[in-house]
Amino acid sequence: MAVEHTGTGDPTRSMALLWRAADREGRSGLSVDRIVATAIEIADTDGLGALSMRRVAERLGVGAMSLYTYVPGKGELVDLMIDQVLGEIDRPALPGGWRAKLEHVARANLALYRAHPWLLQVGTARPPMGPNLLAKYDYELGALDGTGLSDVDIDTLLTAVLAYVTGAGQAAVEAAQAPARSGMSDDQWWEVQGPLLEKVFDPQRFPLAARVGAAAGEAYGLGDPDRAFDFGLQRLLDGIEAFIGKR
Amino acid sequence: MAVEHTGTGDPTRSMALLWRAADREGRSGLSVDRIVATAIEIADTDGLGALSMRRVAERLGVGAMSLYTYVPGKGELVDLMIDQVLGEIDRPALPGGWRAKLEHVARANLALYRAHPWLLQVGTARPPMGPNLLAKYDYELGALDGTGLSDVDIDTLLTAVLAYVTGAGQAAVEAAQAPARSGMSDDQWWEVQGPLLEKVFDPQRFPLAARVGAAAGEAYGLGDPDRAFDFGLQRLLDGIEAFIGKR
DNA sequence: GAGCACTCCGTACGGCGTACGGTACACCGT
DNA sequence: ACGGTGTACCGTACGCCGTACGGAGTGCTC
Repeated sequence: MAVEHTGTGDPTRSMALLWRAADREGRSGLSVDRIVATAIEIADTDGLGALSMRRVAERLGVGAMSLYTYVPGKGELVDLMIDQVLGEIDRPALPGGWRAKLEHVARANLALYRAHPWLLQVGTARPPMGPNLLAKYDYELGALDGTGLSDVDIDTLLTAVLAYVTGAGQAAVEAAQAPARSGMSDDQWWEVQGPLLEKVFDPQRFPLAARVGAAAGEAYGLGDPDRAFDFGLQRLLDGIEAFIGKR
Repeated sequence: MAVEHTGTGDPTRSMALLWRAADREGRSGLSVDRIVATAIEIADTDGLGALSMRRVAERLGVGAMSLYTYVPGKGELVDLMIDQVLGEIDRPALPGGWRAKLEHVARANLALYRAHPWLLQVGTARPPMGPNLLAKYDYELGALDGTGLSDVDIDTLLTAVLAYVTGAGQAAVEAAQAPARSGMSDDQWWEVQGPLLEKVFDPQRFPLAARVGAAAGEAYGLGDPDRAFDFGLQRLLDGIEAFIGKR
């Protein structure tokens, strides 16, 4: 099964599940909601790789196959997990201008990736069209509404910001997870990697890598991803500002 | 095993493999290079999910366990695949200014993701420090060298561009793959999804999503990711230009 | 010719998603 | 009270996965 991608099952059934048409409880207390919540817990703490039907069932005190009464398969379960956590995203009514709003959107999405890193591993093409996805889209469009931009420009600019957040968020989340996952701090990693690299790396051949790498390494270890996230975001917002100004 | 993340094995052994210290051929013609090349073929055509040791071995006409003579495990194999394809990236000496160069870097990385979509599924924290990774880093830094920026700024700006490319590339690649993966064109998908959505979606509650979604959908189906990629990239480069101008 | 190092791989273990078919419970009409 | 029926639950099994282990075959060195 390709957990990484979405939309494998019967679309009508998926839609009914996403919008929770008829989510009754079985006699052992099982329900779509409970299954989804448990699966999210597992993926949050141990990663998407550790998510298995047997593991979810075990945590619910139920046989693995019982889950299939509520959910067609693992792919659909992941779809449900996605829409569920999209509902958690912070959506306050903001007073400021488009820039402050867009900045909030970027940070809220980063926070979401931090809370649910497995989101970065699931495909976003043909997304599960659940209520929370739509609510999120509607809210985020609001950041650029009223700027005089065309609807298409609004959509494209939002897409650009979210693309940046996805890429930079991936780097930030992975960097944050690396020590726990490997049992090794960044410093420890460099202590091992550095000497090995010195034996094979020729600074003459890659002078820029040597010079800049050293400077960057000195400035912030392997790279402080939070500062990098903000810095890049500001550049992108500057560019968007220039674009809006030109209209 | 967590294929999605890297750096699990013995670092000394990994380094020796990456830099191909002593890549001899066995009596059945097996070698690290051949194993890596075969694994890349499989991942390119059928995705990382279809990559298995048995499958690689089968294609090489060899028992699965024979691979372990050359490669410590699947994790290390993926590391080798990464460094290998990073070597393919287009690295011409470019005449223009920093902007043209950075634009080339972005496009070359996008092309790389297109050719090897599985790259988007592997972690980038603690990357495999192979010769091609270093060459790529050195080359890409060259785009911003000579602009008068500090080394740290050069590194951070490059990181920002690459983050954008990763995020936008993910969207572009997934959008391109979706029809083949699902056997359904974007239009067909909407034909199924649209009516289902209409039954549950309330335009009153999400007026922006309704309005902009419709406009965006009309303008370019589910979204032309190539145009979106370029558009966002130009905004980011505009922002970087403003930053460089201020120095 | 003996010994040895190294390549190759058959088997097996514990995991996975899920198809299939059976069991047992809850509720219905009578 | 009772039989009938739908559905919740789940034991088992199949074909995958990564890889530990130990054995077999090959070719080189003395």
